[in-house]
Amino acid sequence: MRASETAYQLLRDEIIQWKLEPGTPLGEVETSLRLGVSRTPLREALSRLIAEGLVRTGPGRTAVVTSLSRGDIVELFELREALETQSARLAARRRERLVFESLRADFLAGGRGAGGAGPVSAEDRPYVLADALDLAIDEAAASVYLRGALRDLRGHLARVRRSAHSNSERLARATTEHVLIVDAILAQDEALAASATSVHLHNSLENILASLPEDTE
Amino acid sequence: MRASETAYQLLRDEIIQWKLEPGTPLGEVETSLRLGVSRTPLREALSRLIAEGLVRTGPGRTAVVTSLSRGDIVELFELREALETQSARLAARRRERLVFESLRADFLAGGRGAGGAGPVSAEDRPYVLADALDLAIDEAAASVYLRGALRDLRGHLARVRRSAHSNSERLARATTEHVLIVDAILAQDEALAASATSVHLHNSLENILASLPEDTE
DNA sequence: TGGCGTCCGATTGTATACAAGGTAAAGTAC
DNA sequence: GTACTTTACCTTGTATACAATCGGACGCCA
Repeated sequence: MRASETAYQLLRDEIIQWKLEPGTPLGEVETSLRLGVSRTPLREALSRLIAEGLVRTGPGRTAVVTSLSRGDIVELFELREALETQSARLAARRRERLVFESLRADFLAGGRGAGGAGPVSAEDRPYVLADALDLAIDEAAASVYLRGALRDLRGHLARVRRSAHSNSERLARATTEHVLIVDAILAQDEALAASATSVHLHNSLENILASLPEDTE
Repeated sequence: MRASETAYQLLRDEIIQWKLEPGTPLGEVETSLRLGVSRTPLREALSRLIAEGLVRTGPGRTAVVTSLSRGDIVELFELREALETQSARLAARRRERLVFESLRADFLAGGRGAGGAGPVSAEDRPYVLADALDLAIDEAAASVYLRGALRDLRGHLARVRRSAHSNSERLARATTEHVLIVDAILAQDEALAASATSVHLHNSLENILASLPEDTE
């Protein structure tokens, strides 16, 4: 694999998994030594991360890991609502019956049967299923531009998930909401698919904000 | 100015103004010589353009200017609808009375008074005004993530504009639609702002597709 | 004592040299 | 004649050396 790609993947994972906390400076020499690549491919990796929004250029041209305050999360969900309601609308328009019927069965079965490859811990199962739905809707969107915007969004959302955890009550309600979205897509009801997605995202955001520590980060 | 920034601006302008047609290969050595920068900053410029979607990596790791077929334009407008309806919604929620009242007056005056800095040709005036509205809505969106996605989108749309021209009838109708959007924002009617934007984009897309040459590019 | 200027250090920005990979063309064998 | 293999060139990928710019600290002068 190319060194620039390696550096990109490593840094991206470290940022998403909070091994690199917001505000961490990413000096080129230091980081390139740490990752075992030279400065040139590292700079390419940093460029991609900056374009993606996970890294920003701080004072003095230094690269630092972007922060993720409550306000950021709210704004992130404003973008998410825009993209996912549209995706859901398009998914309903171009319904792929098999995919979504399979998903619906998985949700109702509580996650058993989803992600057949490898065992999934009971704790992660709801997330795996939710990711599967996100992925199916992304695919159904079919627009390369929409998908590109969604791809970047997913990285930020993975970071949010690491900083906020759901309780079991929320997970149960989320499943209900997910099933409604899938049903709307299967019924080719664009308006309902969009509305159901919007509702789901509002509830999800509310839960996240409530579970967040008080300090504004 | 930094060489990488120079190269980025030059290439971006050339692509948007169709001086570099879709499919044009951008060999690193050739392009760096042509622009008068070395390969390293050029690669950084290409990275940014690839992230933005104006350049893609073709077979054999070569960078080529992305195509812009009818299908691409349709997909682009699917993203645009997602982003701009949401922006309009947020603009209505956070209404900035002065900005939009000023815009409304400009639209009704047919563009006189807009873009006070420098003379604007009569041909470009409608576009300048439409851009001013886009900008105001982008600003009002206030979400950095939404704005980031919109920023990339604008580059692609500028390319589309170069390949399709509006007739005077369409321009008149577009102005009516713009005024409706502004009015909805001023009335803080989120739903109407979103719907009016959606209608406007559908009409705009239809006009563009109709004015496009038959061949699928 | 406070403010300003200069110098030193470190960091990023750029250029170039070298390595590796891939593609195309040419030649040979079937 | 066609298909496959091999070779050579061209392209991109990486590393390192050098230049320039920014920040900070120290010292001097008011």
